[in-house]
Amino acid sequence: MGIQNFHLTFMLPSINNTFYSGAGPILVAVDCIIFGFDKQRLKLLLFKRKVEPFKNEWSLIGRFVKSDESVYTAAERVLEESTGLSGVFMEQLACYGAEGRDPGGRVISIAHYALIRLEEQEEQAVETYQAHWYEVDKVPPLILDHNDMVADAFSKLRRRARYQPVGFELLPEKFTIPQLQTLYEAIYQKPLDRRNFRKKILSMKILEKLPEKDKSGSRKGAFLYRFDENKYQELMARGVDFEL
Amino acid sequence: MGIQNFHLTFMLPSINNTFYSGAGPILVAVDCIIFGFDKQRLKLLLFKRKVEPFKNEWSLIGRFVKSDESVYTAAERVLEESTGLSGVFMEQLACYGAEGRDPGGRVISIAHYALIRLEEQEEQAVETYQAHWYEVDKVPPLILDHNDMVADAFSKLRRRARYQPVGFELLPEKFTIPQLQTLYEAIYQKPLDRRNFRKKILSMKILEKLPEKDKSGSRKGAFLYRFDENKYQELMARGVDFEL
DNA sequence: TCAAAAGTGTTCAAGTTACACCCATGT
DNA sequence: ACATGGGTGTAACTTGAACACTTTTGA
Repeated sequence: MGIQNFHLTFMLPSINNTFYSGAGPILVAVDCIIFGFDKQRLKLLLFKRKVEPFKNEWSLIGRFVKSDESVYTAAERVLEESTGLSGVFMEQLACYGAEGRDPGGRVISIAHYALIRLEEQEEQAVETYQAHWYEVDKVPPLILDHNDMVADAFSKLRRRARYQPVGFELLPEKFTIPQLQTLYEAIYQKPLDRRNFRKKILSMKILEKLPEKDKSGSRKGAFLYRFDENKYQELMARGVDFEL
Repeated sequence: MGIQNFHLTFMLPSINNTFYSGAGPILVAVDCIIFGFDKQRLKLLLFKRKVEPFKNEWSLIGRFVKSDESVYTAAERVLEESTGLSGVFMEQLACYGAEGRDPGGRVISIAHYALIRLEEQEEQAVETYQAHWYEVDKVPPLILDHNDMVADAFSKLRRRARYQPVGFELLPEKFTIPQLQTLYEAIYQKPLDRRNFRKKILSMKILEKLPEKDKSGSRKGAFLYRFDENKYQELMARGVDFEL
């Protein structure tokens, strides 16, 4: 994250061995790469900074970690404060700790990525506070090393999708197989064969077919499915080969 | 890492918005999970703490990050200070940032794992300064959350071995195919078929056969091989399916 | 001559890829 | 009636898994 003008005084009294010399002052921040899928495209939530420096530039959302909260809690807080969402899937990506990464001061950032289900109303809602959902392949230049974070998060998502199902986190409860395929095509950034995709995903037996159709995508309509949560969790834990 | 008795005074003058409230004081440390392979077994370098608290208990090696060095540099420094080695493969594992993880204070640690070639003399050398090479499946209880770090590092190494070759980092320049197989068996913790292993690894064409034999492992002796660095780098970059 | 590890090929099963036609529906 | 996307099966190929015997050499 970027820093405003700030000054620190950092004192370490009673330092009596080399163990602590030079420790701090380093500020610890979290930044969130928020992925969303709107049944069509994989998107990323970006924010227009309201404060200097970098005012009006695009960036990820972040905050400083408080000394009485865990890093993970801080990331949850960021997510909640910026989107109102809680309880969503989130995982640590990496720590960005280069010395000169933030010209405003010595700040390291623990980047986290989150996967959320994107409903139409939410997609509009965020616009009101200087945020925008960008398609993953149309991300504008961001401040600091945020473009690196985005690239790393996307590549981690791609790798993760190979050995653990990710659909549950990004899709609404009920979805069609073509929608699921569109999601994977967005993640892998390549077209997949309809018949093979269906065969593979059904062979995992994590989908429950519902007696309803979603007709928003075609005249004929596509059957809705739901994840079988137990089997899904089992696959998540075990780790599956989901090479496509 | 663990902390001795310490007190901090942390002042943030001219805080004029919520952006900085509660920021710090958090100390940033790095800990290193150091893997070594001695042609037989995969080992982990552990240290007996010389200072309170946790004096004489086993732990990973770590240090605080200085404010004028990058996190990665700090990890390199730790490695160099504790083993004398530099230029070895090292990669960030994760940030451990739970609030109460270190009873001595608010410290987060960016864990890194390193892979090094283990020569016999080194294996002895470290003993002199309260360190010991433990086999990966015989790691003793460690301080703080260090056992978690070890488990996570080992699991990351296993996953990494599936899509990027790791042998180059852990083996001496010249090695035999049975040695390489032993390494993979140690990583995956399961026996592999000799014929299939040889077939697969040779089909990648990253090995160069030398006209020498290593007779240390058998009467007959096994041919020595060397990695073709160019092709190896190419595979590292591209990422290969090295499922075994 | 024998013990111990190195080296080598083939068969079978499973999984992945490629590919084309009919179906249901709203307009 | 037609345009649009949904749904299905099969054949060729590739890949991974299983498996046993011969070779070399030092003691």
